Amino acid sequence: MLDARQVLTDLEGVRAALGRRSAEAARSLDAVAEAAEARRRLVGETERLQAERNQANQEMSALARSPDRAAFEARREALKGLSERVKVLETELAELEARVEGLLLAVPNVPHESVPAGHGEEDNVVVRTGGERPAFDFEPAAHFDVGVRLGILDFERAAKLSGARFTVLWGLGARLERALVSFMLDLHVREHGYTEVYPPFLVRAEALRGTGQLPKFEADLFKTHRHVEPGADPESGALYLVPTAEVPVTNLHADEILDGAALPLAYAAYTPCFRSEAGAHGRDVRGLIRQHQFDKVEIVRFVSPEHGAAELERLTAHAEAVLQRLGLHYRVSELCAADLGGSSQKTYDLEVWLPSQGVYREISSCSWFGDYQARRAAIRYRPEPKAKPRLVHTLNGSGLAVGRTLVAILEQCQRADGSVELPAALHPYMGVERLVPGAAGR
RNA sequence: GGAGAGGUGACCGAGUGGUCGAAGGUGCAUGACUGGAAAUCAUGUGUACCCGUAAGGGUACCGCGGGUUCGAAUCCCGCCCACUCCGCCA
Repeated sequence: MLDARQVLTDLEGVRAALGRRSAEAARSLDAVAEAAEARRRLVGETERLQAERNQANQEMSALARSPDRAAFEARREALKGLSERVKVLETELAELEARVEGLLLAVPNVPHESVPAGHGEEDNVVVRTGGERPAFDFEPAAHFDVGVRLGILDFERAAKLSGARFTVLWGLGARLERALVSFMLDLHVREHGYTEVYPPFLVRAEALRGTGQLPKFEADLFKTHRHVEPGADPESGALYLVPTAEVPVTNLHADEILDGAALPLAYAAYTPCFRSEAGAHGRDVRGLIRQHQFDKVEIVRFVSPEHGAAELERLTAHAEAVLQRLGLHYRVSELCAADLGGSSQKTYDLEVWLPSQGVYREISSCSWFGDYQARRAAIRYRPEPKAKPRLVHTLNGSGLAVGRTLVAILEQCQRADGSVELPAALHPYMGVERLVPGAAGR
């Protein structure tokens, strides 16, 4: 969420910055500014009357103790009107404040000044590449063909159970999924200094509002409900399945004032992620790329504002290290202003090479949110004892999306005979070095 | 599912319808004491918003929302949340 006061004091500046994202985003500011200005005026008026009432009540307190009942009664009658007016203004003000908040919640973050301009995905800037692009003396197969032939991926039985966009993993495939999770967590926890967290997978709407998924992206979420007696509110107790560990982990510190000396805080969490992928009909229908349920290890950092930029580089390097240890070919691209996620002010995507398609696909998104999430979730820190609380900066990145990592391994490490040579880093977790057709699925 | 007791400041914890932003304590900060520290003593320590260049002034906030009242942390109603015991359950 943007700072309402900044919108008022620097409307043109904020509008211009948001305009780099989209014209629509820039336009969304107008209603905010109008409502915020109206609110400011009403606050002044309301507070003046409240002060008047408070002073009158002080006098009433004295009158109540004096023997002059007539004076007390008369004054009391006179004050009824004042109280009524205060109440009316307070009601109006509350409505206006809710309106400002509601409008502001829908405004995306301002792109950082260092973010390249652009109109869409095609304007993202490739920053660097990593690993070697594997060479094949045969036509590399798609991961779903590799996986089905190995007997480790089963889309048909998953569809029987749950419909499209779900997968059953068998045998060494299931073990590989688990191995990847352990490998990634171990790397971040033992070598990168992250604290491992295991959060709830179901969260309240407030948590999703804190990180920015709500109110705008409800359609992308799976929402649960509890059994309620007829007539009871069906919304009562409703919870959402987490679309990413970012939500529960970032909101761990919602409504808290952190000790400045404790920053930066760094958390790594494995969770499954659930996304309804509304609006993605027909895209990536085959294979593991786009699923309703997938595993991800997420890394999250809470930092002081002055370190935000450097922290994004650090976090990105931590995510990148996973690809490097696995020996996978990838590239890092910086998203242009138009392609940025709504809450982010600067993002690097890690994209892994998929030889069957000859393209790079997103496998991690590392974002610096500035104080956008911190303001929504009220995550602050005290720089020094006694100092005024300030909003932290939050960052997070996939480290990595496990399903897509498995895809990349099946594709980049495949051999002509249909087997897959596993990265050395996974051997201790797997107990085997290769996935062989006819043996892997059992 | 049954029964019960609660939600107050960074934290713990008192609170009679008016002088309560709220006792007391912890923690923290500054000063005194000390060779230094501990202990002790003194003083100071909430958040947000509005006006103001500033100094400063004002308003709101005792889970949330409504009601009663000239006036609500305190009374009434609804909701939300978390806790205890029993039962059930991995």
